[in-house]
Amino acid sequence: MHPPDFQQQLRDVALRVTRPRLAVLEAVHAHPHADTESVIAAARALLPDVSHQAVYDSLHTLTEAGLVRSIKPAGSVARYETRTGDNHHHVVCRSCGSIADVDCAVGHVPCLTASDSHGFVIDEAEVIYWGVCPECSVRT
Amino acid sequence: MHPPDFQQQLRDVALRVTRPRLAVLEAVHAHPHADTESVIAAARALLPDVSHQAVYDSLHTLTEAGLVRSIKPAGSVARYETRTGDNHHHVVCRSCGSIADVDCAVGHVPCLTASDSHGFVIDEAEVIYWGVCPECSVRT
DNA sequence: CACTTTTCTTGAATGAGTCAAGACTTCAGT
DNA sequence: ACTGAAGTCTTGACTCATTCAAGAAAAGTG
Repeated sequence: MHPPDFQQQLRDVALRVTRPRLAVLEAVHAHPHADTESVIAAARALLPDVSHQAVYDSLHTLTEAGLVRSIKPAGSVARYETRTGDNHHHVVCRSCGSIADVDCAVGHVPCLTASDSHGFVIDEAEVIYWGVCPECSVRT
Repeated sequence: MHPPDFQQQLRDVALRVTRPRLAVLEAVHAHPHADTESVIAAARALLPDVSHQAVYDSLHTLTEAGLVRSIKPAGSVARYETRTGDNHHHVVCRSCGSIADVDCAVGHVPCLTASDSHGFVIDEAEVIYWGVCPECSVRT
């Protein structure tokens, strides 16, 4: 039983509703910041025989459609989340790689207006904060 | 003939001065935002027989020492630059992948103070602007 | 219900980056 | 300068996330 939301989300962006896509959407929604392997595992919990290829494909399609967002901090594999379009950013732990969401300090869209954009037409600013998470800093 | 600066830079951070490291430093300095393959090629122009392994190793060491900085935009391989410590950011073209430097719009350190850092001790904010470069937007 | 298009499965390939062991430099101290 | 210990480099093999390709299956349309 999939909450109908996901089906609707797919239809809203003119994508076909397929079981792999529903499984991937639900998996990503349930495990924010999960890497691809975890998404595959979570998707298989809902739909045991999905191929990893279908998951990769779904993730790409959903990312293009804007239903999921992928982040790829240096030194980490790709990670996905369903929180999109609200201009939030991420803190990444240098030690264990864990990720947490962060709303921007500045109330409005941060740094979206680069001083000199060299003629680039900018449509998105991606911010990654690097640091050490509470758990890792304890056992220093 | 290497400008002595690079040797001094290495000594300043207590690293041994080796020919591969000098070649890599100079290569990165001469080709900002170059990917690893280009760095290897440029380093070999100065020191024909460096192994790719030595380049990778030097890049890691130099990165840790803070002499070079690596950036890894999603969908791209690792890239390196020697401009460090001045808190500048990057614009990446979604179409051709080219990269340009951008000083932050806000005069001071941007967004370094996340609103709620979840207990993370943050030491760096990395900003990537996504957009389309002038050349790519011309031929739309 | 049959058709067309898009998506999924299977299986193999790609390639940036890593690992390991031995040979070789670098550099502090004699 | 020379020597030795510590740190680096070379060589070559290997990992594993991600991609490619071709046929089979399913989704949506009239």
